[in-house]
Amino acid sequence: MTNPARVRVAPSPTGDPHVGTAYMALFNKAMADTTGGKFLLRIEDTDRARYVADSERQIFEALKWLGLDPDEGPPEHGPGGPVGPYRQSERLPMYRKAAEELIAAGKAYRCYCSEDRLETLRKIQQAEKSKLIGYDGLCRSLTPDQVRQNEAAGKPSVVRFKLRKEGDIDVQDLFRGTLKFIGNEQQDAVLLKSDGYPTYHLANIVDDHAMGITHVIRAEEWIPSLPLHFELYRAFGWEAPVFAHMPLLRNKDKSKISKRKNPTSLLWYRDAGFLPEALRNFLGLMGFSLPNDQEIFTYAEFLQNFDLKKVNIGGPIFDLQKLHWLNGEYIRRLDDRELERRLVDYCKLLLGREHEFADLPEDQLPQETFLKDFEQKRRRWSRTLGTLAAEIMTSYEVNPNLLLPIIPLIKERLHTLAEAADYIPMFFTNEFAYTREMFIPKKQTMEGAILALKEVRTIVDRVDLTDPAAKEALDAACRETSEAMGQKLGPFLGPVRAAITGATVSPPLMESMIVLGKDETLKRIDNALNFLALQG
RNA sequence: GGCCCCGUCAUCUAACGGUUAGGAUACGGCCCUUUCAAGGCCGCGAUACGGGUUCGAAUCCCGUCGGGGUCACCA
Repeated sequence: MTNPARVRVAPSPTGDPHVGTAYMALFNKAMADTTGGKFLLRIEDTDRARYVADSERQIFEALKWLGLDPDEGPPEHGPGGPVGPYRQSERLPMYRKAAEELIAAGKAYRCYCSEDRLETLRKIQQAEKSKLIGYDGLCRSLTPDQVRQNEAAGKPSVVRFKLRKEGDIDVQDLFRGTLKFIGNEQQDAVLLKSDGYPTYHLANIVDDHAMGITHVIRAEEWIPSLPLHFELYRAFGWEAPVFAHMPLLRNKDKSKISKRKNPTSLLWYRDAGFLPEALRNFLGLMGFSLPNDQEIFTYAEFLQNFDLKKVNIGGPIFDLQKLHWLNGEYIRRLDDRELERRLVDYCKLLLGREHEFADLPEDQLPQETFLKDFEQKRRRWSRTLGTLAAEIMTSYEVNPNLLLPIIPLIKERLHTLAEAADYIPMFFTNEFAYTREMFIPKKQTMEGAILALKEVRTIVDRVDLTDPAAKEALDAACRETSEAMGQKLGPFLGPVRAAITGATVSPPLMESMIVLGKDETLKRIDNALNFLALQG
């Protein structure tokens, strides 16, 4: 076992909690947990323009939902910790001091170039197809006098890092070995913005050092700024942590996972009825695998086999279809009581939110077929359950066993909690929009349908549905009758299914009738018979 | 375009330099069946290409091609 690792996930509160944040949280947390270390959450809120007030709370909630709570982080949402504040906006003096230090040491300088000049510069460089695109270091050569004049004139400035221009910058990456960068191809990055806030580059180094971070496990997209970060550590005279750049989660077209092409919000997954443990498991499958082809595992099992070096760095495509399957596996593994509880909680989550799940116009729907289809369905499901939510919740409180008998009937049919919307409503209402067609499936006729309904009515009337053997009794009687009528059981039960469930697809019929009870079952059959009588 | 990273079935992945390249999802078929599922069985399907090194390469080296990331006072 290695030394205890101090690792962190450092999201920026600029929007919905991102699936990539959860991905990084999982691997960072695993690193901490397998070494007896600590997993910290740091809020990188140094961009006041993109700041979203509620985002931080949502990030916390989402991580907690996934069981990826930090060991240390802002005390408002969790345990706090000894190296706070854990919110960068509360650490401004440290960044200023660090920047001043570098300026004093001649390793950074004030830059007074206007946004306009920078933009023009960039345009010229692009027009000239210059190999080097970026700041030209103009203000490096400002004399102390010029700096004083600028300051006296109150000219806004940023602080730039004086990046080493000669020689190679070699940095180790845990997965890739030595990464070589050419010094003079790097540019003088901004450390402190004109509003006094630090950029990611400065804040990240100052904080990781101050917080004792030993391993920086972050997304691959940071590799290009690695030489800058490494040189910053050198400039401060600090030891650099171990860098491990994880692969990027990808869209189907292999581009970096994005909102337009994939659901990226963790809230989306929760709202769509995915179980947190399934999503977490799925994320663990991205770039990592357990021995013996084990694909379904607890976090504890993940830890037992975790080895950061075994991460596969080819960028994995986030395949919602496989998550869909995995979620179904998790649902089937839940015991009935637990699934019941999850469903009630899920309804609670949807309560009063039907308006959020209105149908989307074609042009706002995802392109990809599975996702498009799923998005449409899950919106419908969410509306259905949202409408039913209050009723389900109160019934559950009044009678904790109300839903329970239904669970075994639907469990193996679910891939997401939302999908329960296809099966549950029939247990709460008998106001169905019957259509003539649903009573006459293949190999069935109107006459046959009416006869089947009457026969089954007689059977149900005769059998004691509260008897433990009721299912077998119904089954036997129905088989006997259908045989006598010269019908297969399927077509024979078709009209009955329509009568009882109001649909052609439903949970198992006998069990459904038993759950509904004799009175309700007979009533529905009578309703159907009346409906068909009117059809002529 | 410059720099950097990556490259095993459509997808997630396995394979001390020696396997008929394995598993899972998806897809197709069959079985089971009370609709839909779930489950069982079978099938389809990959080492990007070209050179080396080696008795032997998916595995090591080089090149090509392909994909991706990044080039902000965003992270």
